[in-house]
Amino acid sequence: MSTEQPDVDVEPEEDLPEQMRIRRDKRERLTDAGMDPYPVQVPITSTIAGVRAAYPDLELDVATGEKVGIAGRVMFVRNTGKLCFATLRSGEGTELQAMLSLANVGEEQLDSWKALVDIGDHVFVSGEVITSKRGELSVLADTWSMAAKALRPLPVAHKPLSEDTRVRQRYVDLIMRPEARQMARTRVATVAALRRSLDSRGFLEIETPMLQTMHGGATARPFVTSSNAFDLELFLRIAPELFLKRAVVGGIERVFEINRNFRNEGADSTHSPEFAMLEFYQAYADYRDVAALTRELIQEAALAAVGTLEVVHADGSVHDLSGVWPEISLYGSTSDAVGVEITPMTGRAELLALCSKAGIEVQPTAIAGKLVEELFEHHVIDSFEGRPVFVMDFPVDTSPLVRDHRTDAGKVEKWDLYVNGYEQATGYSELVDPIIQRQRLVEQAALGAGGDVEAMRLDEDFLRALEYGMPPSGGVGLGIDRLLMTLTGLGIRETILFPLVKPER
RNA sequence: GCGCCGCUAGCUCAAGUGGUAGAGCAGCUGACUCUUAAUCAGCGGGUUGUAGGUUCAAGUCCUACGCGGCGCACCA
Repeated sequence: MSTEQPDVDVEPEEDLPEQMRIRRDKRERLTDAGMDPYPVQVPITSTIAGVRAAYPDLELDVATGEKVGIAGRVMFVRNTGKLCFATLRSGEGTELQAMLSLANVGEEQLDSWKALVDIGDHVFVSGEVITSKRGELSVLADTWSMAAKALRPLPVAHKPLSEDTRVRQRYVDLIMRPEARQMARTRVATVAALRRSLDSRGFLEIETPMLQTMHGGATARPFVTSSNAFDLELFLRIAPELFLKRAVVGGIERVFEINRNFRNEGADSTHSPEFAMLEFYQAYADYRDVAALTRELIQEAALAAVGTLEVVHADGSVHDLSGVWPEISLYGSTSDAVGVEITPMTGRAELLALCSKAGIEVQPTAIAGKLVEELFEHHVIDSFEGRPVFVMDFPVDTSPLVRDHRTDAGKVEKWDLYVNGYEQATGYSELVDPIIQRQRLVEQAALGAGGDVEAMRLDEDFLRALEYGMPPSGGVGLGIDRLLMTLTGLGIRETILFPLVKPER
């Protein structure tokens, strides 16, 4: 963590903006005066929140007699001649006023405070808890010291940071925007609720490989890397599915994982190259069972994280997550919207004509199932308003890991859950027949050999596992970032604390 | 990957048709013992994203590149 680039200028002082030069100079002056700008410790006795909690409603101009030592970041200063005020804030956002009066701290300390403390510095203040004449809860300092000098000025508190700065310098965003701090906590609350819900239903959380010798479990383009020690090409996983199923074969019949997937594809307001996903598998359940469980998980997470099932976004849109969610048929809803009966038997030529008529651009090589999904996305999705919708029963040729529908030929037992206009989760009755699974993966491998970079590969070890017998199971993949988007109304890059961004310069 | 728009002080933004680059906050100096987007007086701060080009003159026009946003394509 400290290999200097050879061409890095170690002493860039001359080129620095004025405000950074001044702050560096103050750091020197602190050192020269024997005041450590970065002490290893400051003797705090309370947190800012602790002081506030201890004195929730004092009258104006009260002295409590209690002495405390507190530390916080200076967010705002009002220096008058002999009495200085500063607003200190702790990391979670609680604020407390510090007051330094000539009478209490003496001329030397008051002068050094005025000369050396900037907005953004972490300072320590020791003194009595009082309220000011205006009633502001304050610590009237006997002494102060620097806890950590800030060398860069904070942005203007009253103007919104540019989106670019917020994402690239999330640390500044977290300092400046309560919403950014809240997002970090909402995310934790959501993930914790999902874990709690699954744990209470007997699911076991496991961790499966991020580095895989063979990518599978989804149709997506992987990131490629390599192991020096093994002289081996490796892939960052695009999904944990094939390993979680191995676990089910091994007897972990209720299993889940919450972790990152990596897909080497485009990024926009609903896609991030690395994204968090919950996958869970339940033996002796089918796709309807796991659909019901998915709804419960989302409802429980919403209540835990945002306290309501009627989520209102900043744009005023209302997303009602309560109750039982409607189901529609993929083929049925698409047929209705297009005005032509579409079934798994509908030919490619007719589907291509329907796409073309609707102005949908499709790959000339697209298979029939893909075309049906295109028609569905083009004609039906926009009609979902504010309610989550389960879209039931997908084409077999786009779903190589899903069991054939028990009654409808050409379909598989798969649903997609649409919330807020995007795919929030998908669930299957899992394909557990090793012979059929092998045929499907051989077809995928053929697509891959034909140049389809998203096709799955033939994972012999996965097939070997299935050959030992996997119980009938339902499985679900649920996007964590997208759930956060639903719960907060924000874009995916706001739900991820440190999303991938291109380097500056 | 393609198209459109943007990039100006530490931050957020201004600067008809090309003519000496400005404001608010922040900063510096001074005043002020109850302020809380403090107030008052004064003062600094810019390679206008980068590199070229046109022009007497470029923040402004042209070209390329970088980064971002939006739309399209791909995907969840």
